[in-house]
Amino acid sequence: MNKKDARLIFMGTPEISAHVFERMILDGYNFVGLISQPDKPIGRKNEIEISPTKKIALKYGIPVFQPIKIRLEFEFVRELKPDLIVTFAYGQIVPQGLLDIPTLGCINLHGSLLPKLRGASPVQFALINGDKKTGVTLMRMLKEMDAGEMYGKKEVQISDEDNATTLFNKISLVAGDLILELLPDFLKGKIKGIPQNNDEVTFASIIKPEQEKISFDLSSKSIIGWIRGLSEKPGGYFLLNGKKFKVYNAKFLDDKITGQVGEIVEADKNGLILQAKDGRISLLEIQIEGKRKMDYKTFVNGYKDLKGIILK
RNA sequence: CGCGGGGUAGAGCAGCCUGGUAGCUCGUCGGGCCCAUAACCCGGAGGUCGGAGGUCCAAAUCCUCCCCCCGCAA
Repeated sequence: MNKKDARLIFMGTPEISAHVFERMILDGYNFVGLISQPDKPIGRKNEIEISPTKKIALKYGIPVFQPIKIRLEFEFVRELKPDLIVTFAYGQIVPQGLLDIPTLGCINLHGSLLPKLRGASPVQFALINGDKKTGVTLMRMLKEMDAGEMYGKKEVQISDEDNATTLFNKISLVAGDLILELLPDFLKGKIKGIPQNNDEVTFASIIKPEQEKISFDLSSKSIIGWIRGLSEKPGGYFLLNGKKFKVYNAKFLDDKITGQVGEIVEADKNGLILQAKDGRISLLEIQIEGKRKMDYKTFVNGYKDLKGIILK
């Protein structure tokens, strides 16, 4: 099948997904529909947020479908007579009944080098784990999450400066490269899937809100991993005098112990230093509940008597 | 009407409860010290205290309404 003949459906929701979607459209693929998460009221004013992929679909006149629960509501897909569904960061588990509809099945772009980091938060966990590289994998969708045979991968290097936001952007970019590279041959049946090695499987489960509070039981390296993995959204935090104290960026300073675990041991122009159980962490960009995000110097300038405070 | 914090000099904050000539730190500008400096010392500029009404002899401060920012919840 040639790319212009194939009837495709895209499934995806956030910004990173929208970029890939638009690149495929511009590359000449024929989309007969987009399925994204419903538009939800968001923020303090309950304004309706239109999903980024939906904006793209509207821009190119592609029909949009936003089932509340795809598990219960997918029969409409049959009428679209899709040959293939391409998924990237949709946000719901796709039921077997839907996987069976397209003549060529469903394929997924997953933000890790499978079989590593199967699950909902692969990008975040690459950072949390302190990995030096990660990537994106194009794979067949099965009922078992992220377990299908693989058609190709691309690696992404993780720099010390990366956080979840920047890493998502990198992954979005190579995800677009990968799908555009492989899809023509895939449609012609020229690509053979490779099964995943079950011995190498690891998981990256969804991050729950309570996990955003970072524990001092963790090593300093691990704390920094969580900070990076949760930044910019939603932001990992400690408690400072009972208030959320989000840390968006931090670096390992040294392995000295100069105070209690959780204590702010230095707070001046030279650094905002936090004691972890096995070393000290230099906090660089922070935000206290109710205030704006700011760099440590600015924060230290206005917030007096920080030194000696124990974070929880 | 979802809950809560906040809007005071370019930046971050104090002052508000208990009205009475607007303050701290950083930055900035000028000068000094120094081999030198992001360090130190001296001096200066810079604010309709988010906006509109009201109370009062007098409002950043008390009352009412509005705008904006942020955290949470959904």
